[in-house]
Amino acid sequence: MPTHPYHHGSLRSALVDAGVQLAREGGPGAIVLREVARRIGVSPNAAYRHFAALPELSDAVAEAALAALAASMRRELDAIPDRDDPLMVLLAVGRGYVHFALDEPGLFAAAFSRPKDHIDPELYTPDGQRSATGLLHDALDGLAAAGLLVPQDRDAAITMAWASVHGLAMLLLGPLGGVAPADREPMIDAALGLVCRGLTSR
Amino acid sequence: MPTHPYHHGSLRSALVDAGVQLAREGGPGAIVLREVARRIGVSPNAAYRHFAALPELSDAVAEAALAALAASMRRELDAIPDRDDPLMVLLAVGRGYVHFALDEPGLFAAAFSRPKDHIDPELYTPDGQRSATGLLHDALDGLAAAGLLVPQDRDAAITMAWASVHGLAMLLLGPLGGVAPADREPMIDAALGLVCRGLTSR
DNA sequence: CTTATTTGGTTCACAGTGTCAACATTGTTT
DNA sequence: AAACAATGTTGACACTGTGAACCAAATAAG
Repeated sequence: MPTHPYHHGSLRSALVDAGVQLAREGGPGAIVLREVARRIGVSPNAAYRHFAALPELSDAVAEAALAALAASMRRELDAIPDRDDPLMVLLAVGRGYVHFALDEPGLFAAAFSRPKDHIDPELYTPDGQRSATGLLHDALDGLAAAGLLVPQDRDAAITMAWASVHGLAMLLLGPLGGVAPADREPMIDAALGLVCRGLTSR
Repeated sequence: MPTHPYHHGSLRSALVDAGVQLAREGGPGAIVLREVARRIGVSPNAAYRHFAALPELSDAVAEAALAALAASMRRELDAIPDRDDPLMVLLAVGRGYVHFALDEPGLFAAAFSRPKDHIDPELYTPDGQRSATGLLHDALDGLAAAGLLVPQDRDAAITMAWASVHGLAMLLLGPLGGVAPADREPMIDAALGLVCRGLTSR
């Protein structure tokens, strides 16, 4: 009897899983087709029955990474005491974003490594959960509903909040990667605090 | 007589120049050693007399890209009417940053593609000019000098301003890449306006 | 002015990659 | 049972980064 059947059964998801694992270990550049196949114990070209080429696998990995990012944000949301305080919610969303980037730098990089040409980002992950973008929208709508954000600033605020948090994550992983982990948390809170102040002032 | 002498004379800078060109055309991933050598008309391994390996060349290209970024910011600074208005200066610095990213996406990506472990980023480019970081510091110091920013917020403000602008650039090149160019300029101004408001409020 | 030595460029070779074409095996439909 | 489609495999090719050995030219030592 063969160790495993000729047909894997769910090769596609196995490929994505292995790709995710590689991305975790070494970023988007580490996701290499032959290694993925090797880890699953399948021939190099088997992947071509499920993905037209490597970039397509990378896209799938990026999608999974984005879902993981959203999960991290949701986790941070669940940890705050008062879910009705819109400022706390916004801060939690931001922390979840940055923390995911710091905890899973490879996945985070993979999530944004592929050029995507959708005009507007998805509000839901493929599994039906609220996406990172969706959670951010919700947080800012909460702010607006509480009268802390003038509605006409909503769109600019979304862009700005996203940009701030995304940039902060990038900087902490890149040029600011040298700051001691102990100094990081206060830095994150201070930066996010400034964002909130900016969004909610007049 | 040979078409070109055995010794190139300034191969190192030629390699970097070719690398920069490749990065402009296809981002950091497009800078490939053999192609660089091919374009200069030199053997593939010639580069190894000037760089220990490919990543080292990439670092040199990134350095050049950062200098180009600073130049773009300086250019935008030169275009504003009143250089003594600290808010205008800050906005110009931000616009220079984002505009460079949009005009030279490949170079911009290359500039930040290499993991650098300096604790604090350089304030000057190798050619003695003020670097992007330096220009940002100057802008925020001007804000503080004008009493528009409380000094104790300076460090967080630097982080925040940099993160916002960097994130905005990344988003416009990535998930928000689909917005029409006509809508982009107002978007940039609105976002940067929010940052300024946030930094200068309270 | 020779002669040694260092610097810079070349050639050959190798392992590893993405991808294509042709083939083999299995599950599904008729 | 036979045709068919879906899925995995094999072999091959062009391309990459990099090491080792070699060679040409500039420079230093005698």
